[in-house]
Parts: sequence; structure tokens; C-alpha cells
Amino acid sequence: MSGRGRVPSGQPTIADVARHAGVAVSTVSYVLSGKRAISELTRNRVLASVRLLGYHPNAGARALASRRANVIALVLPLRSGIQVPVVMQFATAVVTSARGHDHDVLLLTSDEGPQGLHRIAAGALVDGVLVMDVELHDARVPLLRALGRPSVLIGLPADTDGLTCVDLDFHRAGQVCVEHLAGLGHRRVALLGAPAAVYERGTGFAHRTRAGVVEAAARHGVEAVTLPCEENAAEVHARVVELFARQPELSALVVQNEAAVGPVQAALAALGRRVPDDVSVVAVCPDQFAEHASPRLTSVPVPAEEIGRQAVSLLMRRLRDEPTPQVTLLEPRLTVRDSTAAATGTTTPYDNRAAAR
Amino acid sequence: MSGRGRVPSGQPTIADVARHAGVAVSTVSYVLSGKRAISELTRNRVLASVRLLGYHPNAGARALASRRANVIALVLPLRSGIQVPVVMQFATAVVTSARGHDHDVLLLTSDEGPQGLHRIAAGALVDGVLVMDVELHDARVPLLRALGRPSVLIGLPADTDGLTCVDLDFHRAGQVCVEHLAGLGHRRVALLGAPAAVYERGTGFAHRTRAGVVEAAARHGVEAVTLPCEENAAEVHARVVELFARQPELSALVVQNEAAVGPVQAALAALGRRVPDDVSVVAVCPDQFAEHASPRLTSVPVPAEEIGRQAVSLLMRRLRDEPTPQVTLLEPRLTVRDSTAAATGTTTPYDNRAAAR
DNA sequence: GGACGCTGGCGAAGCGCTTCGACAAACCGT
DNA sequence: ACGGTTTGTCGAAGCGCTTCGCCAGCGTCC
Repeated sequence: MSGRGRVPSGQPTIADVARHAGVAVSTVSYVLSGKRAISELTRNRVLASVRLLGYHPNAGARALASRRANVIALVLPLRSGIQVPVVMQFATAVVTSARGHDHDVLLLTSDEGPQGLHRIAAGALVDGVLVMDVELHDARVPLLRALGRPSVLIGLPADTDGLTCVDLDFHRAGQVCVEHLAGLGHRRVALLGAPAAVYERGTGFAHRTRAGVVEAAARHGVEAVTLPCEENAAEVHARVVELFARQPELSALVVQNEAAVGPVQAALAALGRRVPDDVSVVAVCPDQFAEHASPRLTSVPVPAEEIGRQAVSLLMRRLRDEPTPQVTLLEPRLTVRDSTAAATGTTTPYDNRAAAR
Repeated sequence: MSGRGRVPSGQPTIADVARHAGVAVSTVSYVLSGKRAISELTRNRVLASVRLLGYHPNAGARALASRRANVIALVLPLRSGIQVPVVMQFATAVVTSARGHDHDVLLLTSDEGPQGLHRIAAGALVDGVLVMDVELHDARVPLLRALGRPSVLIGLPADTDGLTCVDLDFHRAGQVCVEHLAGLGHRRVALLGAPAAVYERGTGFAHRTRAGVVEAAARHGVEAVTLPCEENAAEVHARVVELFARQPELSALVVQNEAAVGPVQAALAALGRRVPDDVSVVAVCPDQFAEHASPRLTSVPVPAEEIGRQAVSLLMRRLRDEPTPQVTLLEPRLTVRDSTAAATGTTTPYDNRAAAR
């Protein structure tokens, strides 16, 4: 009969809706997009038809015609030294808030490297890109600059020129931890940081935290040692032992490595040092985790959800060609729980909770 | 000049390539898809132009014309009681192996619910769907059946008719744990399972593991207690205490809840029970985790990577309309490490490693 | 009351690609 | 030498949508 023609897809098209509602195809389009005024009457007729037929616009056609896919790419890291639960929380927040902006999320892993980014962006599969776990000198940064598609980075590369970046202010986070401990009278503290590989790779957050700790320590007359720290129990134990060997008077620990927190507690217990009576511990880790440890940990959470939301909202702004700040740093907040107390032989009015013990 | 016409996108199109190579557009398409024979000569000319111009096919146009988006959806759970690292591993495996099949992955979270699935599928944004964390009576199952798009489920719903499902054989996993312990002479074992919410929700794997444990226990004349278990330290502690109160002679524990493993070890230590001398522990958790604990844990890993690969490969088969088995169960394997030993007062030749202690 | 501006709607031109049918040219057997 | 294949290429028709330009009506303003 109809000569050529492939099988129809089964899904109703905009033409079906138009026919059913007795209007032109373009009218349906305008009703759905709201880009032109349509009378109440017509709009209702169209919307009724849409519902009745169960119409869903074809994403490919829409992308082709409008040059917007309504999809953003999320590049997640999957290598060692990443904090899996944080990444997950982050991904979740991104998906949820992208949906809130009527966008979907395409998942990429960093091991496809710059290649993958290029493929995706050039093919117009996505409108913009969100990149996590950015290193100080990240190979993807020049690519992102050249890509011609909006992007937002989670983390700070060395040179943020022409980029849009969001992150927790880890420098400030390091300071906050030390300030809290200093306020409690601690004079010798140590930072158990991320695994060595993370520092070597030049991942911003690890360096920035360390810098914050060192700087605040200097300012408050506190002696600070910083050590990288692997994630397995034996290694952690060795580190802790080493720490106390080098500095027997150590009275406080800042632990940045979520996976190390449990082992650190175990190691301290094994050394006969009680938390918080002998040693105070501040962790940089998700709140939930801090709540579930025992004793409950004084902590600075990485606000993955908020970073995710911010990142998406910045990206959306860039998709609309609105200006965005180059760097957005979120203020860390420290929650005092049961793992920090005044240094032995010291009482300060600084922290009521701790002083009351 | 040109009257209408919007700004060109900047990216070269297939027409540019055709012009540059001096062939027809369709020829370029056939070179790229390989769907028709093209002479060596022409092919090389075309490919050279493609590289030279940096051509990348426009995903939307391709999807529209071919009715295939080359994208699959991955629906991840994000609620309580999930094992975050496992989910992450899984997602990674899916993305990687989807890329191997020239597909990208769209990330959905289950909290958009059936709605989201419908939107995605009806809009032809994706060709197929991968659903994780399927419950016994999952609301999404009927939808998937009706969707008209291929799907693969991770996990087993009660009725697998017309579906394609992959999972670890958790029933067998439960058995394997008990068999190992029984072989070591243990006669009273307990299963510390997933959080209660997971059982209530009717998540298959938790029930299946429990069933496997119970069945194998019965068959080997072992007394088995099973308890759900939350993930925070205090709760775990209480459970462990409760367990030994009810059954002082308990000599082995199967822990299915990765997050509970650390706290379980702590609790046992607090009760003065040594692992593995007084109590053997088998965990169902990622290998990496088991390696890093101390003592290193005898474990049955959830082979997230392999499940992911399998799932993708099954989905690809379904996309090509090839038949697939309804249920694919992966055989669990137990790795003996240092947390299990022969029951006190018993020596069996069953496990050399343990017997040697 | 005619020029004018609005509103609301229509038609058609693509967006960049795949795929179908057509068709020369080369190749085959007889 | 001739019909019949096979091989390689081309042209054109969409895929389903957005968007631009246009126009018919209708109220407004001197």
C-alpha cells in the first residue's frame, strides 16, 4: 500500500496528538514548551489528548530539533582512595536535582578518560558535563576548556581560569578541626590523611586539608604532624603506633580517611588510649558514619548532597548562558559529638560539652 | 543571505564528511555502520575525512533515524540497607561493559519510581533497562513486563515469568557458609543478616541467604539462629550480646551485613571472645573488605563486577532479540582466610588451613 | 473607519542521520 | 556475445520534533 515506510514505533507521536486534538503540530509543541501563548481552551484540549494517548515526546527527535538533549554527563572516579559512600551520596544528589531541572544524567567513569568526554560532548549526547574528583593538574581540564560545552568541576584544579568549580572548603575544614582541638587545650595534634596515592596524584582536597591543618596549628601554637594513611587495618595500626612513638604527648587526631576511622579506634584501644579521655578524635566523614561509631565522632562532614545540588544548579545556569562564579567553596561545619574532650590537665570554657566531662 | 537557517552547530556533520570525501552521505553512513559492502578505496577516503574533520555522529539524529539510542538505563537503589560499595562496584562494571558494547548508561535512582522508568522508556531515551535491588514483589516488575523494552533485573522477584534476571545464588551462598563451618566442626552458628527493613521490604537476597543457611544447617545437624542486624555499632553490639545470651555455646557467626563486620569484631573483642579461636566468622562482603580486616576474613564475596557484566551482556542479547534464560544464578565461592578455625575441642581434616592452627 | 498592533494558531523548513530502492559497472557462465 | 548476478554507490524519503515566518481575526486609537 504505502510503498516504503517502516513499521510505526507504537508510541504516539506529536502528530497523533495534534490530530486527536484537532490542532496543528506546532500548536501542540507550543503548548508543551510554553514558548508561545496558547489560549486556555486549546491548551486544555491538547493536554487532554496528551494524557489520553499517553504521549511522551521522543527524546532523540527533541534533541535533534532543539539542539538540547536535556541530559548532563556525570563523570565519577572509580579508583583507589576514593570515599565510596560520599561518591554515591553525591551521585544521588546529582541525579535527583538534575531531575528537578528536567534533565537526566549519563554516567561516565573516569577510566574512559578524556576520550569519553570528547565522544559524549561532540556527539551532542549531553548538554553539559559534571566532573568529580578533579586533580590539581588534571588532564581533563584543558579538554573541558576546549570542549565548547558547559562544565562544572567538583574539586579545584590549580588553575581555575574560565572554569566553574564547586567544593567543600577543605582548607577551612582543616582549620576548623584544629581550632576546635586547640580550643580544648590540645597542643599536639596529628592529621591522619588520605592514602599516599591520593597526595601523589595531586588531588586537591587532601592537600588543602593538610594545608589548613598546618596553618591553623601554626596560628594557634599547636604542634602538628601530618601523615598519609592507607585504608587497611594493619597499615592504620602501624601508622598510629608510629605516631605515638614519634610524639608520645600526642593528644588529638584528625582523621580524614573515612575508611580508617574504625581501625584508628581499634588501634587506640589496643594501645590503651581511651577516646576521648586520653586522645581526642575528629573525623572528616559523613555524618551518618560519625553517628554510628562509638563513641560518636566529632566530625566535619563532606556535604555531598549540597555540593551535588550546587554543582547541578551551576551547570544549569551555564546551560542558560548565565554567568557563574569560577569557584564556589562551601563552608565546613563541625559537629561536636563524643570523641573530643579537653586535653588532660586542661580545662577551658571553650566548649561546654567537653568541659562538662 | 540564506533567509532562514539557524546558526550551524560547529560540529561537522555527515554531510561535511561526504563532501570532503567526495561521496554520498549514505556512503559515509554505510562505511561507519558496516551495513553494506564498501570498497576498500572509498572506505579509506571516508575514514580519512572522518578523522581529519573530527567527525562524531550526532547521537540524537542517529537515535531518531535508527530508533536505537545506544543508551541503557541503570536504576540504582539509594535507600537504607544497601551495601554502598557493592552498588558502586556494580555500577562501574555496568558502565564499563556497556561501553564495550558501544552503549552509554543513563543513571536513574529508584526514588523516581515506576514513573521515571516509564518516562525514559516511552521517550525512547534508552533502548533497555537494568534494574538493581529488585524486591520479591516489586512494583516495577509489572511495568517492566508492559514496557515494550528489554530489561534485565538484578535480583529475583517472586515471579520471573517473561523476565530476565541475574543474581548471585544467595541461597547457595548461605549453604556454603554453613557447610564450611560445619566442616570445621561447628555445631551452633548464627546468621547476622541485613537490617530488618531489608527483610520487611521483601528483598530477595536477604531471604534467600537465610533460607540457605537454615537449610544447610538442618542438613548438617547444625543449630542455626538468624537475626536481622542494623548497621550501627551500638545496635550490632546489642545483637551480639543478645546472641550469646541466648546461646552461650555459639561458636560461629555468618555476617551478611558488610557494614556490621567491623562492629561485630569489636563486640566480640569486648566480650572477650577471640576470632577465630573462640568464634569463627564468615562474612558476605567484598573481597577487598575481607582482606583489609584483621584478622582477614573468610568470606563469600558478592561478585558485583561479574553480575554487572552478565547483566549487560544479557541485555545486549535482548536488544538483538535473541532468547535469554529467565534466571541466571552465579555460583558463590568461599575464600578461606584467617577468621575461621576448627571448633574448640574438635579437629577435622576438612580444612587444612584451619586444622593447622 | 482605516491604519495599527495583538493574539492565537498554522504550515513548512529543517535538525543530522539511517535505510530503502535504484542503478551503473563489473563479473559470471555458457 | 548475451542475459543474469553481484558489487559499490547514490538519491531521497523519512524519523519526530522545534521554530520561524506568516496570517486571520479582533480590539484600539486618532
